[in-house]
Amino acid sequence: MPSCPTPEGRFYKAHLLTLMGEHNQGNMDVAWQEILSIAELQGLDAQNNSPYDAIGCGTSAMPSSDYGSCQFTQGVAQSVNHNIQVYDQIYMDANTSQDQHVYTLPLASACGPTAYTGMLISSSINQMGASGHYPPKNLPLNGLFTASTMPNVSVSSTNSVRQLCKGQDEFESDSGLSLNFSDGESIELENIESQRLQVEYMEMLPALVGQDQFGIVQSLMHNITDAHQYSALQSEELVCNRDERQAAAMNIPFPTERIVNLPVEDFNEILSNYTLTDTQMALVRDIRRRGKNKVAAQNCRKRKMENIASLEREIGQLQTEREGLKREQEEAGRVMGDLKRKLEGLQREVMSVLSEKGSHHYHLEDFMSN
DNA sequence: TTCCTCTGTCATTCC
DNA sequence: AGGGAATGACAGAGG
Repeated sequence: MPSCPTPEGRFYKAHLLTLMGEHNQGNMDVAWQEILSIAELQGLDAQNNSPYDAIGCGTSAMPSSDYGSCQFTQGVAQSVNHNIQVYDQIYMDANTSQDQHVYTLPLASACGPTAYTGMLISSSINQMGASGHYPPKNLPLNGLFTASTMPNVSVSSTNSVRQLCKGQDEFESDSGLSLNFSDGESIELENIESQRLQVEYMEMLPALVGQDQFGIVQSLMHNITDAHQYSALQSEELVCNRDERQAAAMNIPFPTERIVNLPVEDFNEILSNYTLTDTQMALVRDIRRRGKNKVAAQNCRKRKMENIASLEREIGQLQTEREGLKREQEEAGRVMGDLKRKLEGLQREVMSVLSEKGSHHYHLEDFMSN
């Protein structure tokens, strides 16, 4: 029986198994051991110190018998920062790209609803360059993968989004759209495209695994793992939301991020560059409106919370001030009482003196009648 | 199961 | 007039 793999190792395997299908189990184990050895050489083992079971993606495809009763835990917590950095960098890369196409790995369908955005994965691939072959024909045996030797797994933006968005439906909360859009059709398209891309990827992976002397595939899978882990932590911000799915299904030729964030002039300019149907146009405008409103709602709530906090601070200040004024009032009352008592004493003293010097008995009222 | 919180969305108003 | 911001109200998801 093979030794118990590291958590990350299991993760990679789960991904690979999912990608390649269980039919290839035998070959997969060989490839798996190679990847595992690379991971160990590079000291990439994660510590089993987190209870996080991140393998919502792929667990079902992972045979449990291979590794006996190994506890399956993930050292995810400590890699979160790294994950975020990876994501941020890659997301920025993807966003700054002028290319209209989004390059992605067709992984999302295998990874299910929590699979992360094409951007991360795509960037990993994008940086590898493009040869247009699976696997690359001129792959060097002793050299690093270069821009000219790495496989091109690029697909159109529409395909990518469609692929990546598969399986998200059950995670959407939605109260309706002004368009009468049928998700059923898009899901069907997604399934077909998903299967096609998965076949392509299955063809590509064995070659990569077999010649991965420098851990490129492992690194790639690490990024995929990062993406998945990050997505699990970012479930509130699933990039493949309803709008992206619908945009993909309706063949909207630019990303929703642009639809929402571009200034009006640029947005209109982009629209003028494409010939869109009325339905497409309505969807694009809906997406933009919703995107804007979503941000506005977030800002509004933030402001509201800040206002509440500010008012609570003000209440605290006013209560403090009130307490101070109350104390001042009490002190003033005491001073007033003292003065009153002193005055009465003085008055009695004056009356007494006057009475002693004359035969007439003076009373205080005699002097206060006016 | 119920309640609460968070988030996205819609409708509306205002600028 | 059109676009966007602001905000109340509602619904769904999840803890």
